Amino acid sequence: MGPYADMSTLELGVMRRACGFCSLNELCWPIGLEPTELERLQTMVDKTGPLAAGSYLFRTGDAFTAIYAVRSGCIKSYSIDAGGHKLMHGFHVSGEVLGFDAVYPDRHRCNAMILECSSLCVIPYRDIARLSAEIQSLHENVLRLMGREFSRQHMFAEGSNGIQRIAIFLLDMDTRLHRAGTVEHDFMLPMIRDDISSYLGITPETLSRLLGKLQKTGLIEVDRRHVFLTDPMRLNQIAQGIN
Amino acid sequence: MGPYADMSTLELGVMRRACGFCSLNELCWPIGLEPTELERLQTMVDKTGPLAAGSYLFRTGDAFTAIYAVRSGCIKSYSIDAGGHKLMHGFHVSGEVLGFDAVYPDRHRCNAMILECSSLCVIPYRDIARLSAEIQSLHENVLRLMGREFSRQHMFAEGSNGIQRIAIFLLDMDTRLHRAGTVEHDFMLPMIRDDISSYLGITPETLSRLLGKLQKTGLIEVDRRHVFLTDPMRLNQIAQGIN
DNA sequence: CGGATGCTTGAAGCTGCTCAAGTGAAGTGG
DNA sequence: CCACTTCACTTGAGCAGCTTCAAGCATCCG
Repeated sequence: MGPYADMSTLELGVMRRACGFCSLNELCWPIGLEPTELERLQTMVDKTGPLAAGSYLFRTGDAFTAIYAVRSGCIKSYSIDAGGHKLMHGFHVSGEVLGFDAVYPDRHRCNAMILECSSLCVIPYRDIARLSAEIQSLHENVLRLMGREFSRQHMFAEGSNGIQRIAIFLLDMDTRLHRAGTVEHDFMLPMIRDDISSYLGITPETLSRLLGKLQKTGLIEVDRRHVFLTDPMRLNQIAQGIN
Repeated sequence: MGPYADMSTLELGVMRRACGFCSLNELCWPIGLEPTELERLQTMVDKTGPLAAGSYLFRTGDAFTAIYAVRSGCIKSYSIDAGGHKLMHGFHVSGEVLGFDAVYPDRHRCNAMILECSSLCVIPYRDIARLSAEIQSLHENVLRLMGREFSRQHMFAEGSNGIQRIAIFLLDMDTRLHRAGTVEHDFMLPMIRDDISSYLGITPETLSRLLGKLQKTGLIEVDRRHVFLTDPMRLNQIAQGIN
């Protein structure tokens, strides 16, 4: 076995490990692509270097050119409505995908702003569309990935209560950040209160008060962006509207 | 030209006219499919006869087998959360598509109940997935169609106010029912108040009061399910949160 | 150090909810 | 055909949750 064979195996291994933490792995790796197909897919994906907090990945009205997978960091997506009010669409942490918002009108309908210094994979839409036309399993995985991203939106329709929404949000961030590699029930929020409150559809004041209430009742501990879920069980009951 | 040539032309014409009012036409007709491809697509689509009000098209947990296009009638989709509360996902009128909710987990995540006696086109998912793998433009159109269906969900995140949400809802129903063939600004709601209120995230009592308020201020006229938009301009301002 | 930003806290007011009763239309059965 | 039930909707009164406006802290950063 020559050195090149080893190299190739190694590189494949690195790729798989790198993508192992990434939602997009459902797109490329575990669906049983042939090695040649995997290689073709890999050549399409650009790895974009660290992007500074405060910069924009894309803005409302930008042409739809690619979908993005977050390798590290966090990105918020939001739009400004006719009345000038900010509307948070969501947050995207390590291992998650964004950009599908532009599939229909072919233009992005929100701004994607980097919250924490982030590294991304960029998958040009044309390329992936062309390749999925050839590989049916890839086509289906694109659909599924898109479906999963959109399904997130139903989550907050459930919470009528402010405190219920907060509980849902905290538990959601916990599982997602844990999946991204942090300690369970103990995490740093990547966004400021204002972003959270507009995401939850409440005022920052109410958010502050309700977080204080959760802390006083011993369900969580909060210090600025640091959150520790003291009693995830009870928090989960609140999230489900029990009691 | 023999009789069969005439027949074929006629049938194609009928098909095109029938699909001309249908959202799915973006899927099959106007994207420039070859006649042979169009024929293949047509053989996949089952036209399902009139379904009685109160019956179910699919239920939560059902396997994902097909997507549906409404030819006439109206269907509501809703789910029941852990606490037993009903959560309306949306309404689907003539010319619209439903069923994409099941793309990701491969099972439907809501119930689809017929509100008015409805006729549907049934497009088996396996078939369309197989065909879109061959025809790239079809693949893209499936994505776009899906994106458009999901984009509807952002609409109500905007309305913070109850009356704003109602205004958005009324204007939305107006345009959609108008597209389906009714007189503009004058329509019959296909659903009961309870469905509307849970769709808007308010109580039926509040809905009743706010509809009364809109009528008193001369913006609309309501009588049970019949709605007439007296002043669509002002209604639109309210929908946008102006004033 | 001083300003800016992000967060918290307080008081008053309004929106929408809950509970409860009442109306009106449509269908049911004797 | 008419009382009776049912269902959909409306109306009222009181209350809770959330918002608004305003001020006060704390932390970060030049």
